[in-house]
Amino acid sequence: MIMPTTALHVLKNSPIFGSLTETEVEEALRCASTQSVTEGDYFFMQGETSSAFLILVSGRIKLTRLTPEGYQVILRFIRPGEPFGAIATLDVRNYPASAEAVTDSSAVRWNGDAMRRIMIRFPQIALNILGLLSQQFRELQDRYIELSTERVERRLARALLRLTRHLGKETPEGILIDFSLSRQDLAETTGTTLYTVSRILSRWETQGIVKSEREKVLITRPHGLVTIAEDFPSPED
Amino acid sequence: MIMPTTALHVLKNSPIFGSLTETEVEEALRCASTQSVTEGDYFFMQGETSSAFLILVSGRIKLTRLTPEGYQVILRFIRPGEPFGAIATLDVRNYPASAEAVTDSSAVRWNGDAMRRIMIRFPQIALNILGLLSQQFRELQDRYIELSTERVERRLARALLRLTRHLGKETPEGILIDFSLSRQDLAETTGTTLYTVSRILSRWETQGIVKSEREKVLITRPHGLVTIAEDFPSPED
DNA sequence: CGCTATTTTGAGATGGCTCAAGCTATGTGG
DNA sequence: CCACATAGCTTGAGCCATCTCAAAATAGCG
Repeated sequence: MIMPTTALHVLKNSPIFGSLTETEVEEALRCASTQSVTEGDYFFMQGETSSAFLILVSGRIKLTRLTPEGYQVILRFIRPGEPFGAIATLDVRNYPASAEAVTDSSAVRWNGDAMRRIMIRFPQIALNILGLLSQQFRELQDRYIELSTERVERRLARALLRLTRHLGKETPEGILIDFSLSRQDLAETTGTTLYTVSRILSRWETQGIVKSEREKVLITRPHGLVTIAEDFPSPED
Repeated sequence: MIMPTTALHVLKNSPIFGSLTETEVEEALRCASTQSVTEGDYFFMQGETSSAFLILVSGRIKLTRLTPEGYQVILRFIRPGEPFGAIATLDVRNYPASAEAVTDSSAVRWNGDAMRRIMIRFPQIALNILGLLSQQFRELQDRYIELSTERVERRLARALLRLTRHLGKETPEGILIDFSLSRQDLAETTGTTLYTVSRILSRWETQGIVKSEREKVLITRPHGLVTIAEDFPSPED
């Protein structure tokens, strides 16, 4: 299912292609293909050698990595407009992670050579990627430091706050993370187990901070999470 | 103490400037300054707003970050030829980390504007930075995943192996990490405490894998570390 | 309406942290 | 040149946050 109009619109507003004119984006799109994937399927799998650069047009995907010991780690969730697979294009020749569709998703796709040509034709694209990569690098550093210095509860609070900022949807009752997000998923984004996540969410639920169901988390009192994330003395103290 | 000859030589062989001709490197050096720093002092401190791009010419430095709770984390050690401070130039306007000289060190330094001009004048530089940043991004992801899935002993084994590859010096007795590296430093690179590092090193010493003294670690049997790092069945099993 | 995936909760185990104490090089001032 | 101070290191003991394992409750799905 190819939807060039949508793709054009998303790219024009993306951090990578946003600085090109509409005509230029169309030119770049001419050497791209479109890939659509249904929930649970993959855009690419960790270890594959093909090195394409993709930008998500619609849906939600998660980048995951599986360790030799069998642990899965979620590196990042991606929303429309964001690139993925860039590392494989720029550094090594195979994907260091898998890209799984969390909801039905579609993306535009350039192969490595096409992308290199685009970067030469439009040097600003390389600079945009550089800027975005720098930003993501810093965010990854933040999480790395969090992981090595903070307790699980605080890491979970921060992960949920990041998710709400990035992918949250306002509702009358609070902020909802608008796709399937299991306890296991949360465990894999915070470096803990689903049991610990479940216990913490239960506790928060009694404190009125969240309301969670099967694969859904609704944050009813975001400030409560901020308090936990930042260790400000709580109003009840 | 300015040593243009050395700087030129290091840059010509660095991953960033290695693809320029000698004349071009000289041109780039013309808008750079040199900064020398003695052991224990800093090239820049976390939070400073000045955003310079530096390449280490001689010495060893460590990039560290201090959390609001007072924990220090070592992000990376830098050797001559490697850039640092790039994130501040490319993304935000202040340094997310501090750069401390582990031995007396000197670096060449461009301010943000100069660096941006160089990237426009020599587009290959931006691409080189992009490639290096991608690589470092992937390495940081590796360590992130390690931190969230592996035990301390294995993390320490891997950290030491990385250090030997990056900064090790062959000696008759084994591979020595050739600068002051305390138990505390190792704890800060692996996300643990100096006590745990000390216990593990003691155990390894009885197993003949390492020989450690005050601020020195000598790896006498690297394969022993690999075994621990990769969980191959040990020969004694 | 039973099946299966997800979640909750309990109970017990444990890896690693914290705190405390003593030890040992290294360097320094008398 | 020695004695003392200091920074780094080791080791023990106790504790606790989190993991592991087990079992039951719940909820969507075919």
